[in-house]
Amino acid sequence: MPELPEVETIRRELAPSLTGRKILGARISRPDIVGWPRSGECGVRNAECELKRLITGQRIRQLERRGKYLILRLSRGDSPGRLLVIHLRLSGQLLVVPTSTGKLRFERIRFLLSGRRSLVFIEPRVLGRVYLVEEGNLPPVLKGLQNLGLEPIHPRFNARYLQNKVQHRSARIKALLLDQGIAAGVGNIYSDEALFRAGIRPLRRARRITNQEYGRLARALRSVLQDGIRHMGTTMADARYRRPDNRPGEFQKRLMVFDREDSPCKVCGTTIRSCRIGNRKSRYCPKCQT
DNA sequence: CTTGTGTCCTGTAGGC
DNA sequence: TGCCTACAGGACACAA
Repeated sequence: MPELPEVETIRRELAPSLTGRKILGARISRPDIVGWPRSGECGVRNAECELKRLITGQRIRQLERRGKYLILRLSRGDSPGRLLVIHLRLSGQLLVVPTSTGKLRFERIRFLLSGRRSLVFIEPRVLGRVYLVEEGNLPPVLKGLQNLGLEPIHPRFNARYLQNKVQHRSARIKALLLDQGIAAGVGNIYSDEALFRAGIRPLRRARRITNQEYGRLARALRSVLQDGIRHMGTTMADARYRRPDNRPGEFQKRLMVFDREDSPCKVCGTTIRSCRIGNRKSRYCPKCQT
């Protein structure tokens, strides 16, 4: 669920309540959520205990984000800093609650913090992960983080960058936009929205897209992600994305195509259609997009 | 290297 | 009401 605008909103709203706090311990209800350390894979017998041991006493210095990864920079005294890397995948949610709060529905991990607050990782589908790693020594399970492409909100993300990455390729443009090594942080919602803004159908082959269209697409990706951040992310009716204080985002009101199949296009009134690319649904306006 | 497909895991919505 | 199936914002392994 959470794409770049959602994770960035979470980062911004989490920062004031987490920065400077000390981690006093962790409660792990679902060990599958721990992506690193893994039992048996790093000379550790019990990864769960190892995570608790390594994290306890660390202080949260800074919150960062790369693509859809949220990164908590930790330190303990003058020992080398560790990173707590969190990926929310489809249904993950991070909430800050008073430590006295009882166990929440779908609560998988709780980090107990100083100041009687806790950071709770809610994850109904158990696909999300947390990783405790050393900076500059990322485990193989985090190669996705290592291989991220430029973010569309980065100053150097432009038509030339995008064309270099995909223009020679025969795959559908939509599938390539979901590739994190090409455009970090873009997911199903914002790729559909960007293609609408650029007037390009999701099924178009990357090599058939013109220079002018790549210009529009690069700008559309940038603007749609910036707008998503400005409106604090997209909370669909049945969806789980929530900000850390449990409030919803507001970008859903502005969606032009995502989750709007069979509804009229807000620009021309044509019925929004959907198609399938790989295993994922894509929506587009057959008149506004060519 | 590229592309398309299946899988992970669980909850929920909708059909019958 | 109850059972069953299809589907869900992501990422990765794998086969061709």
